[in-house]
Amino acid sequence: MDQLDRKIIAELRNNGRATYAELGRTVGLSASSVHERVGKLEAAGVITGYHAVVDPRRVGLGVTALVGIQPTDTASDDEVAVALGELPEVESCYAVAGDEAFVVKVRVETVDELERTLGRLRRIDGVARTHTTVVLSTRFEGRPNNTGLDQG
Amino acid sequence: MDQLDRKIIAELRNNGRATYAELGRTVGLSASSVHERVGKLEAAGVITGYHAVVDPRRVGLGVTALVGIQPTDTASDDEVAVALGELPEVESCYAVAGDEAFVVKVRVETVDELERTLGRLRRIDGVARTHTTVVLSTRFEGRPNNTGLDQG
DNA sequence: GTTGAAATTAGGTCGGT
DNA sequence: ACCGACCTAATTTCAAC
Repeated sequence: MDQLDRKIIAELRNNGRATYAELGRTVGLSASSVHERVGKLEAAGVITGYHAVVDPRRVGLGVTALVGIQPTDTASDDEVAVALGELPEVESCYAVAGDEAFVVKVRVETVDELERTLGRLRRIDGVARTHTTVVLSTRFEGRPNNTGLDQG
Repeated sequence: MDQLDRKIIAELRNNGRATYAELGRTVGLSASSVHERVGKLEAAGVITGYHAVVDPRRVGLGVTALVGIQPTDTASDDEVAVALGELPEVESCYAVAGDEAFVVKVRVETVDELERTLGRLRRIDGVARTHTTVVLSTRFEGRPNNTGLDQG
């Protein structure tokens, strides 16, 4: 991982569909060198994937909530995490320090659906309580700004 | 936005570098038709971008925290949000219901840097208190699973 | 690791349906 | 809206350095 790799990664974080030729022009390498470097970064697990980002509201997912999950005394964190992963409305899942075992990000169409989703969360074995924070607006999300990649 | 568009979007969320020919094969259209549809989805703001996803730990960002931001009585939410956006270590920012005005996701290299970042957050005009939840592990994140796109 | 050349494939435009 | 045909440009492989 040298500076050229970092530049390539930064560029691909900004534009995941940049061509190798384009990347080569911005970093000062041939397309085939970039191709080889990107392949190695993917193989090494540095680049884990490429994804189109969609405006959630325009695909009918206007309601976002952050839900803290308090576990029961006997809960297995791993089993709870797997169960959380089985709900498609749970987009992200973080195991956290504090009295909650997890914080999950939930995206649904309506508050009605949020209510149903919270019911499903509470019915998971090992879940004692949930604490829900409704998102009113997403100011920004997933910015590619502090990777240590941009500044050099 | 018909079912074909939804299929294309679902595919691009899974693989942001899928070629138009590949997309055409999976949805049953020609590459040129897919090209036209994707162009319209981008122009309509449904698809907002394409990004490579990087394993944060492999680029020296091993510490993640969720930070609730309590505002002062006189705070302007918009100004606080702008100030939060100026810190590169703040990756996402949500305005939320409840006694906190915002929840932000912070990513830094070390807990030392987390401490410094929290100091910077508290020094923002309009920020009264912060409440930090340290992420112990990310079980999954940003899954493209509940877009209403996948189930057809 | 890097390159340039060669073969293959994709992108992008457009006329026709 | 979709397709096929077309030309341009990119990907991908590879021998050579």
